[in-house]
Amino acid sequence: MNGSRRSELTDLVLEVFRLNGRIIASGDALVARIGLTSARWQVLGAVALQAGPAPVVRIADAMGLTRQSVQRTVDALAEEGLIVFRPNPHHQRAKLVALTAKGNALYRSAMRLQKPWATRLAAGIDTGSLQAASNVLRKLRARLERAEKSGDQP
Amino acid sequence: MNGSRRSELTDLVLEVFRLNGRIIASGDALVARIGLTSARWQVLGAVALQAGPAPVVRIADAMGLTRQSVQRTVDALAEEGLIVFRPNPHHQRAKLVALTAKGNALYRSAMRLQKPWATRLAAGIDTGSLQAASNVLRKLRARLERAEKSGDQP
DNA sequence: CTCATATTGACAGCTAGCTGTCAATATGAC
DNA sequence: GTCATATTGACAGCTAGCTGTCAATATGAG
Repeated sequence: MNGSRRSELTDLVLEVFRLNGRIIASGDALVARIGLTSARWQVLGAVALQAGPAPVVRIADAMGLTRQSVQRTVDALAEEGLIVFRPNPHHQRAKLVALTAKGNALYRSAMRLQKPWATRLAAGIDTGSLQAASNVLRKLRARLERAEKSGDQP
Repeated sequence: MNGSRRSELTDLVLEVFRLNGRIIASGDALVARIGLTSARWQVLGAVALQAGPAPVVRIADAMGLTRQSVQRTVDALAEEGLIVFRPNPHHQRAKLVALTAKGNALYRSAMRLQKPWATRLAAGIDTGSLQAASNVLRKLRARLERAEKSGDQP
């Protein structure tokens, strides 16, 4: 029946909300000692994983956030000397964002903290289950994004 | 190997962040026409699903949020006449929160909107996959909550 | 009964999402 | 080359999480 699938989806949605909150709280606690927050850590990571220096819009797209919210975080990171704006040969206003040595070092520190955290968290859960869960979430997200672009309604 | 499980977990975590954002955006769009937001809808739902009138702390626990953030939403809902505070026979300050007729009607409207949304979103995804995904997320959340209570580190 | 402790709500203030509007710059059609 | 359109950043302001502190009330040990 269809109602059962619907209620399973509702369960999943509520679980996504709760886990999202717990991960952010746990991440904040994990990197607080090195002066980071989950949000800044994520942006630092998104910058680090770009092929090269990238404009804010590209980083926001990679993270699935709006350019304005990423811009705010990026500005804060720049004030702390973790990233720098470099001139963009193709666009005068859209400066490129790159990690400083300090930013890169801090990001690597965060990764070192994350390693045992992730290992313990995933302990005993088989890779296939993790992958399968990711795939379900990705599929749902793709549908929501597709719906968003057209006339809403997934 | 262990690094593979760790990277699967990282994928899953990033997917949780992205999907969480998409669901909230989609939910906001869905219930905007009846004057609700995702957050208020959720609180309304949590109140509706309690066995009877409940204090704010109980609702917050059910949602996995802090009492203060739920309190703020509850106060806003009370101002709009969607919920009322009733005296608590066991506690003078901790008033009980209950839906008004208007609040109940609005919640039922939201559920009617959600039904086709959920059906379309879950279409073609088998119940087992949804359930399995929920179980993985629940397990991860339980570990994080357990870690939070003791000396951190999941 | 009394007093230390826990629970709860009120209030203030922070972070990090979001939207909307405007100006500057690129881009593409012609 | 010019001009309409799209992209980008800046700025302002909103929502909804969070923490911290204080006062009021319950609760339990003695």
